[in-house]
Amino acid sequence: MNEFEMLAELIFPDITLTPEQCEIDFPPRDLPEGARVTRFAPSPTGFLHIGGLFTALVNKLTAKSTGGTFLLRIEDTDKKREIEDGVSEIIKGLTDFGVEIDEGVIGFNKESGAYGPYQQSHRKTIYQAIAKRLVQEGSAYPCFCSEDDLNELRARQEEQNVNKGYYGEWAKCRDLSFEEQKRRIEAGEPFVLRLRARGDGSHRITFDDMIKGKIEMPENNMDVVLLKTDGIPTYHFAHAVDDHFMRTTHVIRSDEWIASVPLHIALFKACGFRVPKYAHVSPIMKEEDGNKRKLSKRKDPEAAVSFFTEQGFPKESVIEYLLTLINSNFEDWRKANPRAPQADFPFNLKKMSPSGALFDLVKLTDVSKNVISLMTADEVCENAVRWAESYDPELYKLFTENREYATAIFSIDRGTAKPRKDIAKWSEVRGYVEYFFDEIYKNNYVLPEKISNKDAAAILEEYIKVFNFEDDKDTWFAKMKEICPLLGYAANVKEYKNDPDKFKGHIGDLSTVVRVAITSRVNTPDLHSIIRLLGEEKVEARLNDALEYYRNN
RNA sequence: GGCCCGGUGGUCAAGCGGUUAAGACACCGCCCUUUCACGGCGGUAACACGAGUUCGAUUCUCGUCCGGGUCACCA
Repeated sequence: MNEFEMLAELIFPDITLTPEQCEIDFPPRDLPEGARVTRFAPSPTGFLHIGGLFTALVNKLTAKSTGGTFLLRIEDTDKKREIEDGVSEIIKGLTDFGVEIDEGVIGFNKESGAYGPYQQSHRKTIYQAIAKRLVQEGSAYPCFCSEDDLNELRARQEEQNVNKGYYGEWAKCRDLSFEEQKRRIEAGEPFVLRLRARGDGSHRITFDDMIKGKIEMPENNMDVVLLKTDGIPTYHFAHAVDDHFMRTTHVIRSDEWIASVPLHIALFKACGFRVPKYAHVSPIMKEEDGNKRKLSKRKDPEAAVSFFTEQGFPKESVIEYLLTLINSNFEDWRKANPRAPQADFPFNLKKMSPSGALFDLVKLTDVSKNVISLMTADEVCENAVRWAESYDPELYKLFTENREYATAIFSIDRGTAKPRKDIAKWSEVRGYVEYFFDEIYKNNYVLPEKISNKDAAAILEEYIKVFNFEDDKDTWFAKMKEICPLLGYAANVKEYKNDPDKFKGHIGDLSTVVRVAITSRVNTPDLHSIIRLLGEEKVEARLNDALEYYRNN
């Protein structure tokens, strides 16, 4: 046994697992040529971030479009930052938006797949097996520097204006004698395990990022920490061993990791692993005071995916919007295939933008209106009910007790070639259906400025005279036209436009008055359908109430 | 500060040596229309700046500026 081997035994006396055994336990995957294995690897430190969903989606799409597999790994190596329901938050966030995983953590202490454990806190021996080998080979060494030592080191580097970090001459523990290492370990001194970096900071390496393109950077020369004092790996080390033994082919992660790629490449090489392909996605930003910044969990409610479920954006809408950011040709594809399932979109990693997009709630709203406009009345109703169940109990009660009526409401003007786009999110449904339910209806007889209350009263008087609930749509509307001349209004818009001075207004103004009288809104779907649905009694009551209001105000 | 990434209308973005510099959202106008919508048509609006390379640069190179990231026993 040489000194490195003795050191390894000293540090890891109980580790019998070997890298060779790991290779056998986690063999290369039997997948078709070109299939990509991707992973989403969040830490359970809080709710799922919209940027996390975005990254997860890209991973999922990459795997799916190549017939590969998409796995979920939990990076819980920092118990200080971990929150209690972290794992379930992530899983819930993912499933709420239909980003299903093929393999990995599927619940609290539950996982599926042959490459686990998928939770880093359960993989300690695997990390240590590799770490032990690194020590045996002289590629890793124990470092006894305390936090104070490190702070002091940093201060001196700051002073001398040199690159900060534990490297080269600054790496005090790098060349400790075996005797000293032995003595201090046996004395129970705490230590971390560091990489003995072979790289030279003045050499440059290049790698190909699948999104950003060719990137050139200085070679890694930092003796980074591999194992913390408690024997738990740092992100970097865990990344190398996990992604190797999980047989990840494509590491697709957030932008902020780019700077550590040289280190990661060095790590893979030190371990004798094949380096995976990298793709770094730009984070979703937000505009503030003219500057872009990352969406912040603290400041921006829309940073959490739960914001969208609370607001009642359908999951398809959120994904659809994310897809517009993911691939620039998505909108073209959608235009050509308006009703195709999102899963049919031919995703291409190369079509991702290298720059970060600002999150655009207005665009999401538009996308969502389109998505909802294509749903059937049943689907709309079902979704609205499910949303209301959690966020609007009163509405939930109304809908479940009057399910058919509710569906009929959503049927108005739906399923046509040019469906309306009134609803962008389920929280808007209440406002949309309010006037159908006396229980929640509040009248509000505000008219456009050009129509006075006096005019409205006159219109309503005439309208009530001719109103007959049984009229079909054509008859109903013909009557509406008939009363126009009586009141000085044009029966059609063209007539009015030809000679505006001849009229007080046109049929549209009449419709508006009747619409407001019945629904308290200037914007509703087809009025005749609404009248039929409301029923004779309700309509007449509302007409009379409104008339009385206009007479008295 | 070192290293890295990015910078086309307000936003998302095509284009990647020669284009009237696409398209979508938003905004405005018109048309259609029985209102409300939907839809259609049109409009306002952009290559960060400065050098170079070139017959010619939004496209290539360099510099500047701006924005972002990273320099932890956090991921």
